[in-house]
Amino acid sequence: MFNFKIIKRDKKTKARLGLLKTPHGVIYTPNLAIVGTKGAIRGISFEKAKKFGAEIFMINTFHFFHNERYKIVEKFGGLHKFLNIDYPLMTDSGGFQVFSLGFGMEHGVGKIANIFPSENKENLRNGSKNLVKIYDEGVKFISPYDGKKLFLTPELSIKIQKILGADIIFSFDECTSALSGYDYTKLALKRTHSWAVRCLKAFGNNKKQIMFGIVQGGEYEDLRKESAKFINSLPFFGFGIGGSLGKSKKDIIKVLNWTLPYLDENKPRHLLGIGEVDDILNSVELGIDLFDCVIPTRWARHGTVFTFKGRLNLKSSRYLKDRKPIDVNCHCEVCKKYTRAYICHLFREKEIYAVILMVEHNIFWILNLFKEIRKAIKMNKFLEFKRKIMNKINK
RNA sequence: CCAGGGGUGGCAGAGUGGUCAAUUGCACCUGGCUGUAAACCAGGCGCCCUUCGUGGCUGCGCAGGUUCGAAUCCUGCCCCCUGGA
Repeated sequence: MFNFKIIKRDKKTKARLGLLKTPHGVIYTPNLAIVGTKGAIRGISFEKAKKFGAEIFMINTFHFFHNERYKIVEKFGGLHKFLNIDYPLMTDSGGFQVFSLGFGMEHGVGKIANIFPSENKENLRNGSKNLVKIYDEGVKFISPYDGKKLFLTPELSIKIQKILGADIIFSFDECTSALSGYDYTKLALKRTHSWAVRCLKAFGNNKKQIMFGIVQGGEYEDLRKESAKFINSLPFFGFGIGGSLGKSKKDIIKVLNWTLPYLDENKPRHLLGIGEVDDILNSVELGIDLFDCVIPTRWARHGTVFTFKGRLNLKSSRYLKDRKPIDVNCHCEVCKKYTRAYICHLFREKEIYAVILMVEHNIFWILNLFKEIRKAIKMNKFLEFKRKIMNKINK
């Protein structure tokens, strides 16, 4: 029912073209899972995203756990039936919320900390709160939605993910913060490893789903290598590379260089949560097959769109007179039909349609990027393609 | 005409002798966002200064006045709202 095959390897880089078969369809890699955390993509239908080339979608266990909504989903027979779609799905384990509601919130940082002594910290979300307590047994959460006390364990995450019934599920991990030091990251890594073993045990002999084990280790070379070796030694179908990816974009590359050589190259590698254009290109070059990212939809909601000349902040009033489409080189319906001026106007007037148009464009645009990445690998021209795009988007 | 209420920065609306260049919201400007606490968050928002400061100037309807000091008190004027003849 499940199969992953590498169809083509780029001659000059480690980029590869793959084919991942699932009971709900085929995914050509490299590819991007479109994020629909709570069972919907914010601003666009699954069908439309599928039409644009999306081949797999990512939904989150935590968001169906905190309100016990997974019990409703169970009555419907799983997410595919509940959402009434028959596309390949993946579920995150809830491990990211260990970070985002925990140290992420406390430290006021994201997956890539972006903190340097020289940079101001004004733009960081205010920290200090921490709704998470982590134990070897599992994680205590205070729900950010209603304050309810929750306890999520590896076994419960897998149990819920089985009920949700996505094709691909992830092991329950602890995503660490770039501001946690070496000793803590090491401790967390040990815990994530033992959770990985427990997840596999809870997963059992499951023929309907496959599980990806998550590599952690923060920005530390020895921990990343140790983690890659350990997760690779377990019978996971594929890998997720997660956690803090350091303090800058360059650190992502470092982490991947430490990690990927220790992972079975015949298994799929999913880089969790990454999705800015340059990061995608750098990661594909090093052998990443799958991504998922909230950026296409979140940026759209916040007024930012992708273009081949870099991101465009369409909320600025300077676009009110701009008759060009969002991206003159984009072939999406939004770019064929609407001007920046119109979309800018709608956004500034808080018309929801502005977000819908921007989401449509961003999803189309990023999926198109992946199509072109695949094409480039096929033609052994990935490096040229990457350089071309990088030159354009870097101002 | 009489009685009462009121005129504050683009708008709404606090403040009623010093801590006020003036709370707050909206609007506006600039950033940020990477396994979705996020249609969100942070900062800025009178003018001037190649010195960005316990800096200078102007400022709460208009004109005067009291006071060491006025958006705040007094006098006159203008305008708006409500009720009455």
